[in-house]
Amino acid sequence: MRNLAMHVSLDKDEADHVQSALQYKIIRKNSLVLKSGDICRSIYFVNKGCLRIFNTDDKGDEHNISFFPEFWWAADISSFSTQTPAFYAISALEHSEVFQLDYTVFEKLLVTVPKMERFFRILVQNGFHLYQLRITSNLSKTAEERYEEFQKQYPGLEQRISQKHIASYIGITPVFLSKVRKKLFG
Amino acid sequence: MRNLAMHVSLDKDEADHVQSALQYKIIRKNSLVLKSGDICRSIYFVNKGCLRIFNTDDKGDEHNISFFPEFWWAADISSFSTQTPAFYAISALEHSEVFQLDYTVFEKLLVTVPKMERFFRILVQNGFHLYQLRITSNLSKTAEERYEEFQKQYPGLEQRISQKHIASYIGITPVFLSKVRKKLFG
DNA sequence: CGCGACGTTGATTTGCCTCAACGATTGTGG
DNA sequence: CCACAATCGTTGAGGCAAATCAACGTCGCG
Repeated sequence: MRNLAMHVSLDKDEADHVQSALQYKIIRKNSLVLKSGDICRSIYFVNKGCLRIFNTDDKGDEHNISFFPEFWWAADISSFSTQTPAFYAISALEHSEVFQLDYTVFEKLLVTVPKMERFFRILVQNGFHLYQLRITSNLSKTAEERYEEFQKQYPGLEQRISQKHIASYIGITPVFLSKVRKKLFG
Repeated sequence: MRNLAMHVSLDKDEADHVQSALQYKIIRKNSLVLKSGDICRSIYFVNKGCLRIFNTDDKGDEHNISFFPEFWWAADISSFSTQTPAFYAISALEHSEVFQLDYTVFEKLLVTVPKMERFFRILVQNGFHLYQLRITSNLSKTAEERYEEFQKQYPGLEQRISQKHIASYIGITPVFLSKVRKKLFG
């Protein structure tokens, strides 16, 4: 899900079209970008900061599904691509700056810049792939292994976001993450 | 992922086109329909029997991601839609009969029967939705709750497939599933 | 018939959670 | 800008869910 262009090489004209479709936005830390149940009307290219996508269970506990630091595209892909209510919510973990692409504008862009079809296909594919990894690692790996996967997947991110969000991502309590970390490095 | 038509109503002519694109196939019990690493070149409408999609971890243990009993479409959607190597494998849990739709034929079908675009969109959307449910239920529910979810999702299937495959699906050992079942009904 | 895979059951172990207490860090209102 | 509150990360004690190991009866299949 990295990179604005994302394996789609655009000529000057196409790049201008895309550029003018994007809206620069500031997202304050902890503010909600997408509320669960609302329709995901935009996708967001993160230029600075970090967003997260998560769901809230019956008990009120939040579970982070992925993080979107710099140069990732953030969205509830399922909701965006079908314009139906989102299962997940999206919020900012840091003060963030994004380029927003609205669905209505995106549809027109698909006509003027057909290469965007490919761009979107890859976005969906990566979303799928990400889910697959989460499912299988939750089914077959220990907390320690999942923590190391997180470090590999998001280099440097552990210095920027709170332990409790990392714990939520790997599916354990912050208390237990603290013990895992202690065991791993002193 | 149910139903051949799947929310797409076709007229006589369109239905004929689709019909002639499908290939009837017998799949023997336990035979591999798709090998992990191969490209998923077809999707399969299950007319009789039951397929499963699963992955094999480093330790050699298999983890079932979903089942495809009658009237479901089976595929590694990610691999099929991008024609890249599959992460998962697909095999038959019972003697099965399917209608096979090859990617090359599918592409042509999209031209002659544009409604198939919608069909495929829904297929992908359902795949996404399924993954989301698995992730969140693995993160926030107990084995007992996940077992009941399985029963609701696949009515009657527990009578047809082995306990170990159900256990693999809900992410526990067959031994523990046996104890959960004992507790639930005598 | 006999072998191997399967499901069950009990005993034991382990991974992770809950609860509670404590400093450290962050956020907030005056 | 400070004072206080709230949240956070750490640590220890204790508990529970699920895994592992092992033994045994059953079933399907060659």
